[in-house]
Amino acid sequence: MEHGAAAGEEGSAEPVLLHTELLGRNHHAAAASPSSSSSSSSSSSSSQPPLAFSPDHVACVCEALQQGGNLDRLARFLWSLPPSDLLRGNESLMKARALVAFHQGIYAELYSILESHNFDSSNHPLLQELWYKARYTEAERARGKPLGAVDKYRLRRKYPLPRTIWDGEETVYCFKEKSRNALKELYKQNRYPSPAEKRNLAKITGLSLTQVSNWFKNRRQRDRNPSETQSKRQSVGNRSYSRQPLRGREVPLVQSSLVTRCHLSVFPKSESDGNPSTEDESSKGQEDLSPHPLSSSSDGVTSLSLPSHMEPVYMQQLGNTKIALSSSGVLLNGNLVPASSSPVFLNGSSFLQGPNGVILNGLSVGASQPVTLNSPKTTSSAVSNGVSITDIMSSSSEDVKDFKLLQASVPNTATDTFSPSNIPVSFSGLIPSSEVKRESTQTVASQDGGSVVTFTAPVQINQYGIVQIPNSGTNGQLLNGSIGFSSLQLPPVSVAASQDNVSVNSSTSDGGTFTSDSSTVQQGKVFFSPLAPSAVVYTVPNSGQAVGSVKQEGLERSLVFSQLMPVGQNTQLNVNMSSENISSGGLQSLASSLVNVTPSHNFSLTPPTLLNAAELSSGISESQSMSSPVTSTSTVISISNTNYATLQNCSLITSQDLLSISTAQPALGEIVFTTGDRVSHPSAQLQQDFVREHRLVLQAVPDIKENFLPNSESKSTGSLMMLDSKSKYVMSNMVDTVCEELDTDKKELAKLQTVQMDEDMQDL
DNA sequence: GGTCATGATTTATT
DNA sequence: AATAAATCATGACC
Repeated sequence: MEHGAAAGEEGSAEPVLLHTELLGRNHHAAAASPSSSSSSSSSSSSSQPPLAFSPDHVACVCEALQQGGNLDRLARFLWSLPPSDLLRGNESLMKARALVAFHQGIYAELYSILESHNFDSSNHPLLQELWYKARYTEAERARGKPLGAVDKYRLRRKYPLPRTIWDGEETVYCFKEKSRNALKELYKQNRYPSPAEKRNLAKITGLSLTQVSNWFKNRRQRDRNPSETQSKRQSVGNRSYSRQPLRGREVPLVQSSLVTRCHLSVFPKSESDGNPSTEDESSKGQEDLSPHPLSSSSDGVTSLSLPSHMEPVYMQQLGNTKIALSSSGVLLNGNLVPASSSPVFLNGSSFLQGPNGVILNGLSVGASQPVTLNSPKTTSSAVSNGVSITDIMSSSSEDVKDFKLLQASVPNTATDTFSPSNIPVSFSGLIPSSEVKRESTQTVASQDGGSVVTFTAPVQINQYGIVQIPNSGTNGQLLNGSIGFSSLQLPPVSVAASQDNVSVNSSTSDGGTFTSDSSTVQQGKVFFSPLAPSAVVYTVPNSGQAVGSVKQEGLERSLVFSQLMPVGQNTQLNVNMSSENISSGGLQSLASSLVNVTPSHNFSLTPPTLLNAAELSSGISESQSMSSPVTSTSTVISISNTNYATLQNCSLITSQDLLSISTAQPALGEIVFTTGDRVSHPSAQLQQDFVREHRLVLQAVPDIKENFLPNSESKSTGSLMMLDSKSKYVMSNMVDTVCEELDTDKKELAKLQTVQMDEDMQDL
């Protein structure tokens, strides 16, 4: 909805120049020594040219500071920003301002901000909370004593949430009106829905299966003896009050209830609140976010609407490897942070988020500088691996709002890579020389309510390969919930060939096709381009062990990747795919991810695909259903069949090395990207399509530092990943870096600078 | 199926 | 207007 506008602006926004003074004061370090990521804040030059910050960068910093709870610092940072039209409308910035205003007790300003800007739904919970808290606080101050429930209730009535931070969706006891309507609809038809129907309904409504079941139970019971219940109640007080008023559309008060009652929901797994049990059972996460569109009751079941609501959030963890995505805010790197807002985080500390949900990645190069930011907000988000994305991404239409990416790798050649501007991000480097070989054929299929995803793969990748699988765009893909991933195969031959590129397409419906294109430029790379919104890619640095376990999780909506890891020289690739079903209609999205690791060369590709590094032997495993023996050792992949998951709820996987990714909503489109040179793909077309709802792409950055490999640290100081076979670049966790860096705003800014990045890169 | 806990809302009273 | 009490509604749980 509204965000569109904002996003658009940002996309085109150009870097903002900060005042020199500020920079000099705060950011000198950055310019000074590119290479030193760590802490060379000491440098002092005050004479530096203005730094260029893109609104995205600013947004990232804001998010990071917010996340870190450094409101004072955030306030300072905001202060330092030059008034700029470019920043106007920047959601992260607006949110940051609101937070600061709240923090400082400048409520009038807070209200003004909240009322004057349409915030993305992902930020609504947080902002609503601010709104009410501010009202309560004001009242308390005025009165001099704490407010009671009734007082708060009155205030909520008196100061209904502005539409800018409320979707207008009534919520009663945590259930959205739409969900209720959907439940009622089905109830009319069938008071005793089958498990399948319940499940379907759960998907539609974003509620858990348990909730749906409870609802039906309660409903039947209450319908059964209304007299009893009601008479009892009514009789007591003969009052005839009607609650209609509030429930009606007029006042959003209800929302408040949500807030209070469901506040926990913000965090996916939170406990108490609602129903713990529920969580387990069904999907994890829907509760609060429930970004999912529901079909309106009237519509019936099927429709999904997606757009606006989705809130993508991701979390990722590497070292230990957990990744969690949550809609609301969560975090990563091992730490989960309850985020109030919906930003995303990476690595524990830094995260970037765009209003719409974009994320960036931070790469750090060398020591630990975060390297990139992508245009988060820009509408389209593309991911690429080092390739020119532009081609692909052209689609940046507004639709893309929700898409987020995380990226972590930087290519060597990257000089060009960072362009804050419109182009999302690119990673350039693919790895030329690594070889990947894998042979295994496996199939994975999962089925969920009907959707099936199958992945078949005899895959082999040969040298250097990057594999790309283009995939059908969302459009093409599935209907009915079933998705097929056709098999991917890479002919061994091609692989062998060394430099040929192979591209594989997976067509959703039918068997996949596999083609090798000579067209592709790069040497022997293989690309997979499929990916649905929720593709994940990650790499793991590793050392050498084999990994191997696969894990699956049955969660409906989540995908889990279990360990990845490779070891030694082997790289792994994992591909995940998930299909999603959406309500009856069936939407699906795929998610695929790959992972590979190579000791020395790693890549991470964004979204859709992954790549691998050089020699690897990757294993592919599949999850549910079929059993396919897997030959190779270590890869793991899990797929959940069920639908998509909401990010929010996604939970993590406990095991250390697992990653769980839940896909967010179904996406309509898929993402395709190419790597390397423009590769001609069919995908090009797709790209456009892909726009719509892709949501997630994650990339993991390996976190070596803490979790993963001890060695890694030693090897490269802080850096996490290496890209390029040459091992020039290393990526580090963004987050960590970022956060810390933030300490000094200076540093942050500096880091952000593109220039430096480039320099660093080169240096490396 | 029954019951509980909690929150929301309204009414009555101070 | 503030406070207290009564009721209602709803979701969760046993």
